[in-house]
Amino acid sequence: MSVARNRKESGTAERMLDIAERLVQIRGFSNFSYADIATELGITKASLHYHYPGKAELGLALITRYAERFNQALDEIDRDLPDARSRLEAYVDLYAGVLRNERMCMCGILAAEYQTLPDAMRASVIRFFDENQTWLAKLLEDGRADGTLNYVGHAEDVAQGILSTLEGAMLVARPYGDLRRFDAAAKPLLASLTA
Amino acid sequence: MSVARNRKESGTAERMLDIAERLVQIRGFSNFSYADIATELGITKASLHYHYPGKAELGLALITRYAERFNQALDEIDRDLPDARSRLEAYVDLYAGVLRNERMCMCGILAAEYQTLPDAMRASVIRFFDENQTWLAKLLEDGRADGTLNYVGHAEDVAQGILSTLEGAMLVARPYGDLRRFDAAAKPLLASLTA
DNA sequence: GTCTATAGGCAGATAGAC
DNA sequence: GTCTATCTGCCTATAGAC
Repeated sequence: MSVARNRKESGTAERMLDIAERLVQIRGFSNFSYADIATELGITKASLHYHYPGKAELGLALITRYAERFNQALDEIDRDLPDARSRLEAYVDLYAGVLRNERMCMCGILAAEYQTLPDAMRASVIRFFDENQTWLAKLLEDGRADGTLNYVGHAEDVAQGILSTLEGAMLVARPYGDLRRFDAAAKPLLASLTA
Repeated sequence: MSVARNRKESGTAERMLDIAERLVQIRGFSNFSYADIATELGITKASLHYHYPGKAELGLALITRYAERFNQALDEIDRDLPDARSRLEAYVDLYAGVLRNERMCMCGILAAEYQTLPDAMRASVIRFFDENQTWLAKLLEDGRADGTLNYVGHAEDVAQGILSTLEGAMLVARPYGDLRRFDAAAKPLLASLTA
């Protein structure tokens, strides 16, 4: 695989990830092929195996990059927004943005095909959810402290609920192609957490 | 296909559906094959095509039967339980029961692979969600009337939110193999709707 | 209704030349 | 890094005998 240059090389490996990422989020991991990527990239299937020897390795790289970027986005939210309530709104909007691109959360769609995933990918899907939940739990505690959020019970439990609700809202909204379906789940969720 | 006898013949066609139903709910529609069914049933792949000529027809029959049974369960809930609040609890428990069998809601998992489904199947997935939502919306209105449920806004919107939340709770809970994850989303949902 | 046999396609993957 | 050529395996599906 090509040497990591300072930033934003757009080599073949990176472009493979871009294409595969979109395909996974739209069709699912088992419903796209090396042939799909090759066609779109304008090179042969065989060449792709030079960059990622097998689909399992490609899949792992896909989740890893996705999770990294997601965590970066969470860091930016923490940096840019002052209170827990507005951070939660930004988090919800992160999900809405995925849906606006007519995609599903990568780890949400991988959760659906979890039983057929390579082991390494399974662990990474779980890790993505765990990281989301940890971030949310901290957010909830901050929200209690700064008075912008309100909830009963343990922050970890509420965080689980938020994650599940947003994943489900994406899952169901996408077949309808209707963003308002996402809002129908997200808005009451936000309302129920508002102090 | 065999003539419809009065009830509960368990012919090959029916047993195909039983096996395929479980496989879909665990692996997804594109991740099981006629070979899987044939092995489990002890007959050859070719024989299966006599009952359902193609996978699209099989898939359609799967959703149709699933939705029928689901609607029957909803009728029973309406018949057996007195107030909206207890009916809603029974509805939530219907979903929990699917998860207890280590399965995902069939239409939830099909929603994840929606973009790769045959047209006829797509329409049936949407219909399943619509029927759920209609039933829930009526339930919510009854709950307002009998004083056992409480919510703001339109019943249809809240119904969308409930459906999304439960589907998401199943989706995320299953990789963990942990029913408590489902509860973490379901309990606050019920709490937020309780008068 | 179920069988054998087979077609035809596409999947992921490898060897070796350039 | 990318190519051609090829392999092996699985998939859905069909023809025709029993």
